[in-house]
Amino acid sequence: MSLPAQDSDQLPEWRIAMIDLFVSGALLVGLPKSVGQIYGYLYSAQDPTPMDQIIAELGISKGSASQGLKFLRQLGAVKVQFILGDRRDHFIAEVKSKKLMGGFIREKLSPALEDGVDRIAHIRTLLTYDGLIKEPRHRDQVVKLETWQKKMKLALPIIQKLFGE
Amino acid sequence: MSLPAQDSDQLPEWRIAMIDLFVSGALLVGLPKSVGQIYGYLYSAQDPTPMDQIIAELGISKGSASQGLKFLRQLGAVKVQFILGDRRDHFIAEVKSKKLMGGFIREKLSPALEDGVDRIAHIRTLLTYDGLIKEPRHRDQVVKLETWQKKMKLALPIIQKLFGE
DNA sequence: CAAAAAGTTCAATTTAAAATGAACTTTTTG
DNA sequence: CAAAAAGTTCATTTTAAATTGAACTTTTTG
Repeated sequence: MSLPAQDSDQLPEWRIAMIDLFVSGALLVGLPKSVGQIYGYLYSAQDPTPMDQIIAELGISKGSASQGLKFLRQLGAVKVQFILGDRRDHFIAEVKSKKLMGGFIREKLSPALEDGVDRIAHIRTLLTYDGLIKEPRHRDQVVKLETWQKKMKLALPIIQKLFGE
Repeated sequence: MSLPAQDSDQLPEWRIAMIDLFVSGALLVGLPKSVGQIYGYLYSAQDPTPMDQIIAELGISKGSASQGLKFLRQLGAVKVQFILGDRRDHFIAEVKSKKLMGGFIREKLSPALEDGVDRIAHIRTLLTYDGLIKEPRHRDQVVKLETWQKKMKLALPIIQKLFGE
């Protein structure tokens, strides 16, 4: 004899479709599937949700859930909501495109660009004698890299703005 | 007794550094390492280069080289140059940022966006009865997805323009 | 303050994607 | 037109990245 099982029905089709959409998006920008699943789950959720429920409904491991939520919090794509009388953290999706894009730029794109700056500087030193690059062809190659970089640096805040409120 | 080996010295350090830079870039945007290597090799090359030389100097397989070059041509990031008296194709890197960004948008981003359009349309049908979504919460969720989509669609040509001549 | 619950970490495993290379097709040329 | 060279394809192997889950730390509460 058992009490009725907690309402852990399957997710409805529309939620599965939404989650799949976010999984595709995550994979497109180089994020793990589990991150897309978790965000999609929370985006489509009615209420703030604790980790154990996310684990149960998505069928992922504790480890993936913990790491995925950690990453999403860093990004600012997920927030913790305090629920009175429950000591578990409850998570909700941040849906403002400004915040999402901002987080992605800050955590992923900007660091990659910075790394690029350093690498190009290093290439420059490898080609430099007496303070300048002698070979015109090499000078052109490096300058073109730097031009790319500048365009990227310029583009980020503009993209940012495009997604602002 | 042997003739002096063809000039297949190691690549100079600066070329290796440039190739590595493009490998990082490729991986960042979800392209295979080999594609970054090939493009970086051609970007840093003095002359149009046939596939067998790329294979020899990068130490990659025929298969990777063939597929990588095919992809880069589709993108418009690599062009074939006819060399008189040599039946092999010779490849050169296209370096105009407009063309590169354009190719990437056309081959990668736009198709992903189109796929997203279809998926959201499908989610809409899943939530629709009598021609409309009854639940306000669901309506909001779908509308927000569509807003994202529109911003993306708007953003692509703007990004494109940022990288134009 | 002991036991349970919540959450994190990380070595080991699994999985998905990329790379390989042998077989194949196409093109060239003597 | 036969043989060689160039290039493609794709089944198998390798590799890198994500996921798992057991052990651990931290927090809560009776």
